[in-house]
Amino acid sequence: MSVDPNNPIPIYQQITDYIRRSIAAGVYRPGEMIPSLRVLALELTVNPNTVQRAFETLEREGLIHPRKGLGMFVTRHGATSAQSQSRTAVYETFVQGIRAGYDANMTTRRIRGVFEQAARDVATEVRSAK
Amino acid sequence: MSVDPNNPIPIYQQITDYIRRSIAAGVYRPGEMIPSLRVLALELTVNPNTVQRAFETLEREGLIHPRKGLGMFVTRHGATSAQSQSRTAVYETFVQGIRAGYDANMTTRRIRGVFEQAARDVATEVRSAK
DNA sequence: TGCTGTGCACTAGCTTACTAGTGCACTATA
DNA sequence: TATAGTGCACTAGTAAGCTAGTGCACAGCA
Repeated sequence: MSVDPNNPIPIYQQITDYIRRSIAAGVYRPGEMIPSLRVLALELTVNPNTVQRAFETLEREGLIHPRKGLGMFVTRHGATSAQSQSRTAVYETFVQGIRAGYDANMTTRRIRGVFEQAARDVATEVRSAK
Repeated sequence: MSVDPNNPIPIYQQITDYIRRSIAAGVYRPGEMIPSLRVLALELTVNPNTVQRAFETLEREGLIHPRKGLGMFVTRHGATSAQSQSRTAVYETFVQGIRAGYDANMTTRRIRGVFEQAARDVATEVRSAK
């Protein structure tokens, strides 16, 4: 993974999203330890505190929990929680897009068409990235 | 219209979006003048400069153009431009959501399902608002 | 020709968010 | 028992973004 300082999305959130996705995708499994503060900070050339902030939100979300002196571990239900959270995030994004469409006086049919095109485009993009 | 100061989206952008949507929806037609800086500022209880900033972006987008001493007028192709811009905005939002889905290891089928549900939810929400 | 309404430019203050620096308490392990 | 690796708490600086204040030049109209 890498972090883009120029991205308007703050670094700590980029890290949060990345770890959450990794847990959802099964890269880090329940009971496993995720990379430590300093390891991540060193790898991303970022202050440990920035990583810490990402950990806080993930802990608040119930995806990871700390074991004193050891590290952060993926929660028992971390994977399923992460998946359902990812799902709601996707859902919210779609709702936002659809609302914007209606606000701009687009028809349901037209909005659907835009989604289909986006789906095709991203699908080919993902396929070619493999 | 009203403006929400607590909304994380900055006020000037809320105003920008509102006017853009209004032009796309045909509330303000090509050749017509849109409400002036001070009128909008007074109505929204906001500093004229904040409205001014909204005007700048709309002018940069080619939706409105100024006539000295008179006001801001909707461009000849303002309506169609606004519509196509709204369309790209919706498209980009969808792309973002779909990408997030793939990143979280969701299948294409599942992503589609989430969209369908969002579409249904927003549709009923819009219908009941009428 | 004065008055009113228009956009525009300049400055300034403020708040908020983000990142960095640093030290401390805890655990496992040799 | 010493050492190295963990998360965590506190402070502080910095940067950027947003909003407000104010005055100026221009156009129409009575």
